[in-house]
Amino acid sequence: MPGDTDHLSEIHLEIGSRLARQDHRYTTGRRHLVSVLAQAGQPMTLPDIVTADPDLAQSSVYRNLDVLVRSGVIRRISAGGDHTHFELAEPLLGHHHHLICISCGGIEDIHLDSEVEMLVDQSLTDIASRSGFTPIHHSLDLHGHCADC
Amino acid sequence: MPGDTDHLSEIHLEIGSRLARQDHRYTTGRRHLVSVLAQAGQPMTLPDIVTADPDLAQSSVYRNLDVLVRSGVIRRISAGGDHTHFELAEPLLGHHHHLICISCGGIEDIHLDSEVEMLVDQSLTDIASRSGFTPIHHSLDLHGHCADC
DNA sequence: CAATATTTGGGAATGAGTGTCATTCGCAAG
DNA sequence: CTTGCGAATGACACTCATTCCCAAATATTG
Repeated sequence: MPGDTDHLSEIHLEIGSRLARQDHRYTTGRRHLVSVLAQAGQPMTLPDIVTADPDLAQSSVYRNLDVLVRSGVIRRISAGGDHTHFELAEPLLGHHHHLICISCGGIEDIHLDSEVEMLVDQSLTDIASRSGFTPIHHSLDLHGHCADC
Repeated sequence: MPGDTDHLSEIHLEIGSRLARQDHRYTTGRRHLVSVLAQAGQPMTLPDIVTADPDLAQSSVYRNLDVLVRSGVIRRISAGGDHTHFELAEPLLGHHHHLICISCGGIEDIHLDSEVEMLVDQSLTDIASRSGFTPIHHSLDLHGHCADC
């Protein structure tokens, strides 16, 4: 797959500058964590992550996930299973939604027609303003059974 | 508010028959649990529930929430805060979505235009069938800050 | 290189949620 | 209305995902 390496280094550059802006260091461990998430291409749990790169220490991964979530670089997904899922944030991955399997807990990314997307966003914005609610982002998940379950 | 008592007893009747169909009993404790959720009119956490009715025992509430979720009477909502939220399931409450406050963890119910709702549902169904995914229900949440935060 | 601040990682601590089990309850048959 | 029995209860022990702690290691600044 040509271009992949470039894409990954773009991501690293972008994340590095975001972290620098907030006085955080983009260390080797954080870089590896981001690489694992970027290469997986789908949301991962903590066990997924340390399995993919066993050099990563559990406590550091949890701590770094937290730092990166706070920095807007990683997104936390609570799907109801035992473990929380994490993926690169939307500025890096583009806006999308999820298919969540209620049997195996797996999560897959999906994309909606931009037409439908805009309608939804508009509706939600209207509703929010009526309640004095300040929207930050929305999530739309389809729960069911994946092809393997 | 005229009609409320009737609405509550309708709910109890409906739940009673659903439980009976699955060889479960609609005991006093379960009835109280359902009453608390019905009267709150918004998703509640376990502490919310036992605070609202201190006669309810924590372990029994957890166990009964599980039974009622399995019976399709209560819906479990994982919003990312410390505690899971619960509310009456959609057959009883009607289809709706949520405003989730990322400061205080509070959740409020909202309703989308049925037009938008159908479009979303159609899109999701299409996407799901393309992946061999069997849809059960979707969730659409708007995350942000509520009026009080 | 020295001084300073951030990060690391192993293990202990926390706490939401689940399991256990003796007691109690609810229902149905007599 | 009693009795019998499987389901439900509740106090408490336990599990395990996640967070906390802190001494050692590493990065940045002067």
